[in-house]
Amino acid sequence: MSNVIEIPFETTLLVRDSCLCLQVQRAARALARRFDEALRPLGLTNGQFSLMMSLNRPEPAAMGPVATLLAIDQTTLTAALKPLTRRGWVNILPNPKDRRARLLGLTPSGKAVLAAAVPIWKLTHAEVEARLPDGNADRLRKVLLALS
Amino acid sequence: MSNVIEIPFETTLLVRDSCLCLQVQRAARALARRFDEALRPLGLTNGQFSLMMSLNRPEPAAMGPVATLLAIDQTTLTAALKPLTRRGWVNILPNPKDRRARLLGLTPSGKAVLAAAVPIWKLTHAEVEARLPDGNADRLRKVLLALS
DNA sequence: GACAAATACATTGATATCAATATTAATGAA
DNA sequence: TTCATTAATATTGATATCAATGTATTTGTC
Repeated sequence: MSNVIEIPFETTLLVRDSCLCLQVQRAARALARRFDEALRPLGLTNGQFSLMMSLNRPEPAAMGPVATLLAIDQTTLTAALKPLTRRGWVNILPNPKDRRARLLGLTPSGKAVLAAAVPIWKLTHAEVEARLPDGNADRLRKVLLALS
Repeated sequence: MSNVIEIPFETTLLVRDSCLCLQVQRAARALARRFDEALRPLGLTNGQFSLMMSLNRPEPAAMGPVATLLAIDQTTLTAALKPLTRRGWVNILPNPKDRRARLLGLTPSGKAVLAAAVPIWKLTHAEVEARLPDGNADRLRKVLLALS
């Protein structure tokens, strides 16, 4: 006897059409490709842009809050900083108040790259937002926040 | 003279609060972690679940359409298949109609794992959807599709 | 049929992502 | 003060992701 378990094709269609995880991953990949392509002339990816922008603060930032803001694991942040420090765009300094901690900041050349990226971000973002029916962008942001 | 370009902090706040790319990536990571955790007892990640579910078809699938459905690069699909074939959950057969192409299918043990994952997916998805105000899930799906 | 162009997939190299674990330092309780 | 606990970050290993590129095959045109 053959005991192969068959999953109904309707289940596959249900997942394809309703799974918010799949659909958010898909949108995330599509948006990432779009922003990556636009930022490529600067040698930046969308994630590096977001990370560097989050480091543009009056006071240098510790790693924990930055990881939380980006909703990435702390170990991912450690790894993501390496290419940025290697290129001299981000500096990592010891925190005199807590010798376990590090303080993250943008270097002058990092600020220059980031400043050049801002108009690209604005243009690309406007193009993306234009694809959405009026008002949907704000609602989308609220819902995404509820999922994060 | 110091020629350091400064990006206004307001720009940082604008990106943080309005960038759909950042916010979709954040939600994608949060949802991925949630589904990964739920599926971990089966040794599946959210992406492997979506990929295997997309292979549950009456006829075996070629690689191109699967990559398009998942909105991943074709080279990503090639890489993603490796751990699944190694575990004996997915088989890759030559396509007699086109010797360049491959036909992807689930093995019996792959179907068994996937069948065990379905109730976990249903439960986890219901929990996630419950966090959204009524009716927002459908609207969200439409908007995500427009972004993909 | 010959051949250029297009198509399907694989490989390589770089970065992204997280779980598990390790290291170092600060904190709190006895 | 001592020492167990907690907190901040790093390392390792596995997988995910894509650009650039390579290989094999098919297709369309002459």
